[in-house]
Amino acid sequence: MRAATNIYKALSDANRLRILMMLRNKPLCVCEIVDILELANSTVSKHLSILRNANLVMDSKSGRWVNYRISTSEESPDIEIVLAHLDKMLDRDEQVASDNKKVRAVDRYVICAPAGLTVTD
Amino acid sequence: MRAATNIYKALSDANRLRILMMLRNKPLCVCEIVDILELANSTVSKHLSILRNANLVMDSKSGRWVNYRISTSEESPDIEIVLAHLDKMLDRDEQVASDNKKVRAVDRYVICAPAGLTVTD
DNA sequence: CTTACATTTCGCCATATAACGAAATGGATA
DNA sequence: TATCCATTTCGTTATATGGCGAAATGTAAG
Repeated sequence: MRAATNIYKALSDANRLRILMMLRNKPLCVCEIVDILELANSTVSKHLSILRNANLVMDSKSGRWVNYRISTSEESPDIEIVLAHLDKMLDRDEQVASDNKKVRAVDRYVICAPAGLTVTD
Repeated sequence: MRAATNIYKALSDANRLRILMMLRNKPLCVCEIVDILELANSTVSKHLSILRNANLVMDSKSGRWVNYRISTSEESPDIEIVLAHLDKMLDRDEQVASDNKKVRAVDRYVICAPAGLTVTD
């Protein structure tokens, strides 16, 4: 019962749904999500930890960045049905469409290292 | 987006999931649900209004009672996928099993009219 | 080893939520 | 009409949640 409510609690916030839909495009680091949601990075980090706790996303370090991605079906027995439902409900959502557009254009080197440092990935 | 979070908010409480699973057996009136959940009737009424608001359950008056039932697929475009997910997650949930047993045994005439009034339904 | 920087953790505040009991509502009975 | 009773609404309280900025953490670069 706890596992079930955990998943639904994770899904019961608009910003977390936006993050999930964004991650459907491709893995993103925290600063890219911050840039699109326009929230404090501490807030985004908290949202991501809630999604991770519900097993809906996974994270992996890559240099200074932490990349987040949607869990695979092996990692989460719930992910497929959840994504199917989200797709159905948010099919024509303008916010999601707008976010997707930004996700495609986002460049972490521009956003996260504005000083123009040479960063070896 | 609002509609989506509304549904997930409705599903993010253990007592509301218990109500949904109980209603899978048969329609129930508020006092029957109160009897099984052991919560104040004002609390149960609130939970039911949240589920109704998310279009997951429907209510209909029958004399003094208000019967609640799971929405049909025509009434709720989300109900089937939600129930499928709930079934999968709560398949072996002991709380749900115990609730189901009580639902089968519950008798509103015993619970809601303890004075033994003759009530024409 | 010091600096830079993405991310997380911590402490705080405002709002939302779940619970209760009491009062209000509305249909059925006497 | 007056009463009964299932349900809902209201007011209150305690806890949970989402937001922020500042401090802590960890890794890469100088």
